[in-house]
Amino acid sequence: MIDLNRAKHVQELLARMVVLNDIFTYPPKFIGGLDISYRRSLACAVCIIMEYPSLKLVRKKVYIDEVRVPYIPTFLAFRELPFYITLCYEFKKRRDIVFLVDGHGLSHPRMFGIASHLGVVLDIPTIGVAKKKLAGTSRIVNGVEYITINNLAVCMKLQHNKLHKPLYVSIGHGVSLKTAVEIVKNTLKSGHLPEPIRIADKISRDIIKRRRIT
DNA sequence: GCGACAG
DNA sequence: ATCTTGTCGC
Repeated sequence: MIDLNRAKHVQELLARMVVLNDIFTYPPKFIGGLDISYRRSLACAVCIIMEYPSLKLVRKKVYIDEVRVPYIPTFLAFRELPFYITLCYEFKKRRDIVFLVDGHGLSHPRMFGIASHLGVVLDIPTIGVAKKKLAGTSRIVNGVEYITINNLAVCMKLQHNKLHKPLYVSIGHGVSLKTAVEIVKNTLKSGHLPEPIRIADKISRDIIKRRRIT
């Protein structure tokens, strides 16, 4: 079991290294998507890379391993980050790929959700894409709902279709909220999730489903 | 003390 | 997130 006080300290320390503006030139050449599916104690993580904005699939990476850490709200990164780092280490310091991470970025109690954590550790641009709110104050400006923390707009609630549930797009690392929303909007097709994450999710659950039970 | 709580 | 069947609706 992890030491939550130490984990908190790690988050608070690394949160100071988050960059709130674009560290790349828009538009990026590629857009990445990360997601994980589970079965018992086994986890299957998938990284998808697509051209932007054509969304043509150019890479697909899979990593399967035993999960070692339980899920504890606000500490998701300590459970899933090892998988994402394994998949994305080869992209360390690259500025032509922006990664969409399944979870929050700065819209986190200590302003350091998994998207920010991955971005800071590998020094790559990241955006948080979550299905539920986690932290912050809702403020509606011109009919748009923002999530603010310490009076800073860190997240925007996106209502794609009336049919689908809303998405919470947040700053991860090295991407402004404005650019993050622009990118996510350009990756939304018919589905609920942005294409890179939707495909990563589809592949990971398909793999974990047909995996032989040990 | 109470409620909230990504995946 | 996962477990878990059929079923109602765009």
